[in-house]
Amino acid sequence: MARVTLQTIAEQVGVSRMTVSNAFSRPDQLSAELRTKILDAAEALGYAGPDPAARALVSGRTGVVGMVLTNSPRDAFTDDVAVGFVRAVAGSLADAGYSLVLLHSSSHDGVDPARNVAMDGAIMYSCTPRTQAVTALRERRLPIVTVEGAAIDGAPRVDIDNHSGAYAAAKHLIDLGHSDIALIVAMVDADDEPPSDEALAPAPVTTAERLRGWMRATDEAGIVPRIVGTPGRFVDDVLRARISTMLEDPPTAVLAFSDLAALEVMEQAKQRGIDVPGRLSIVGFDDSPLSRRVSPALTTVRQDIDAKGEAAASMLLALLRDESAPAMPPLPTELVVRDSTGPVSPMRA
Amino acid sequence: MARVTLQTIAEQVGVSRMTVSNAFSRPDQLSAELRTKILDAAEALGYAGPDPAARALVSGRTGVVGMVLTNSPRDAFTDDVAVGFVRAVAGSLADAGYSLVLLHSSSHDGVDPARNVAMDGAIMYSCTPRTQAVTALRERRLPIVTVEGAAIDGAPRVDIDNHSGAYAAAKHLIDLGHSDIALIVAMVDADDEPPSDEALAPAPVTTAERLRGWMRATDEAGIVPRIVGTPGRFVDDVLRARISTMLEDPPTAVLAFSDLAALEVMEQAKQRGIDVPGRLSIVGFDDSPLSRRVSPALTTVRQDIDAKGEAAASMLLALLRDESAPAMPPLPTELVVRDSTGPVSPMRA
DNA sequence: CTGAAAGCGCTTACAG
DNA sequence: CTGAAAGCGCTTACAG
Repeated sequence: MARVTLQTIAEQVGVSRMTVSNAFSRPDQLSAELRTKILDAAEALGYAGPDPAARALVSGRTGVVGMVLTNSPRDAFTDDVAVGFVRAVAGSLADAGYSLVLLHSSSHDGVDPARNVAMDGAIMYSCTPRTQAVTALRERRLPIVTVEGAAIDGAPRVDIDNHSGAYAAAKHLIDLGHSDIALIVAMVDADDEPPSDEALAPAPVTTAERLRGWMRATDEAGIVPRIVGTPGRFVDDVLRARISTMLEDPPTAVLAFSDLAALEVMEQAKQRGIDVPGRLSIVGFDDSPLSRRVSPALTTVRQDIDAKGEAAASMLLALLRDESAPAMPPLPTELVVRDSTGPVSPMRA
Repeated sequence: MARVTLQTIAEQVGVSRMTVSNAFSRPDQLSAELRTKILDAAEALGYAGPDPAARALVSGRTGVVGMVLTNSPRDAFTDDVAVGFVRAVAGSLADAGYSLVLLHSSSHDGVDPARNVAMDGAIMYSCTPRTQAVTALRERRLPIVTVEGAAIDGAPRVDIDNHSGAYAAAKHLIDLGHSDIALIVAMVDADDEPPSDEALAPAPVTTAERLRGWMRATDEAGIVPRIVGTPGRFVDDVLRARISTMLEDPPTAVLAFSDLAALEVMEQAKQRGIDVPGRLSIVGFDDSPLSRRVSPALTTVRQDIDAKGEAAASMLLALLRDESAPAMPPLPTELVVRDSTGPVSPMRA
């Protein structure tokens, strides 16, 4: 049986292919009864509606928006914050009739999704600007929105106020009397040496800004913090090992670049019998769902992930409507004090 | 400036459009030097490669696979297990050069992604068969794979052995001496009355199978469990309220349909000062990442979510290669005993 | 309200 | 190794 197309139906009903097309795509262009007749014939023939690929070719619109995640979706989906972001974006896009396609940036057998997948625009989440995916998207001249990555020229950005949040977190510890503070950082291969601004430059904005925020507070207080870092983006074996080393002679407080990193410190501390917050205070970042559930509940810096996702989606949607996306100030962050921080213990003070 | 197409480059280089197409899509069809020359010209003209939509129309392949999630992606992404599944699927597909597009099943303004998005096949996760999305996909005659939903005829399925896992969990409690056991269920609007098999029929396989597994064990032991249910799919206000009512006269043990539901019971028990596991034993389902982190660590039934995702992806990939997908036995589940279960307290025994 | 014309940008056979 | 022919299935103007 040959494939059923608009033409098949047109012949069946005795109208032109155009009219059948209108029946599906522009209902106001024909009488209700003719439309019903056409739709009935289509259903009888097992026609599922206009072919999306053909429609995309001629209309130039696919109804699909891409999302490039840092590394692969596989990595990103181990991170609560990234998941929450994808969730908010997918939800907002769905409300506007768009679907979200997850793009991995590493090419397999020369298959680069950012180059080969049909889409109307894309959101870059925490990407470095020299990614293959970014290059492809730009060459295709697709509208893009950057979130928490380095700036891509011409592309509007959504960002959160990492600096202020980090500053508030560090200030909180300093106000509690802490002066022996370790900073747990990612994407910086440092073990106990504060990275130079130069060393920080290639690190994605998020990491660098959090570190700078912490250090503004410690600088102001005349404190030189310890640095415990990993070149990776997440909690990895390098970081685990360095945290372990750090805990052999523990500081009185720790500021971590994410809640997951903070929880790693908390777990290792537990194993060593180091009381939190009695002997060690810990502050995370992100206010991920986990942070509330662990005990002691984690002091952290909240960001509104839903708002971030909605902002990114609505910016891209504006671009897709050929409007210019409004510039946006960084979304606010807020210190949430829970039970993992306390005054420095008298013994150590 | 007119859009750059294969034709533009062909004229520039002085070859036919076909040869330019081959340079991009079939490198073995022309000499290396000619190919380089063509690619260089393309780059100079700012050509980003063959248009995906046009390519999809003529080749009949898009490189995109759809995923229909129960409700919207928004709902699904609040669930650790669903997220893990999406992660594994996206990863496996990426390895094969495919990208994953998230499809919401509710149509907005008549925009139904399952009908309008160009794709090569789809995975249905925990869907009821009468979903609009399923209908659309079937009418389009796209290859589909069903995961943990009701069977869709002709579509291969991936499933886990919910029944055995649930049975083992219930048996574990019974062996500990429990006889006053509450079953926390979703998609069943029951408050203390065991649902009939008939009432269970429309519930997705997962829920029904877990309930049946538990009840096989309680039946064998001659125990009539309490039923605490919600018509919803997740932990919702109805369920929270019914759990609260249940805890006014608590059973000695609880079996929950998911870890999230188990944690809800645990939290409410904490608030009421009911000791876990001293006074109340709790078993979850799924072995989500959370279950290990809470305290007391949750006894639960483990399923291998990565394996489930990989199985679904490789089945669909086989279908896309026009191979028939091999039938698969349900993936095994395994009881993981941690700290939230213990012997029934003597007071109550 | 309906239709004839033109074409979206590409690839699949096939012939040379 | 290269190219002329045919066409994928649809929609966008436009004319009636």
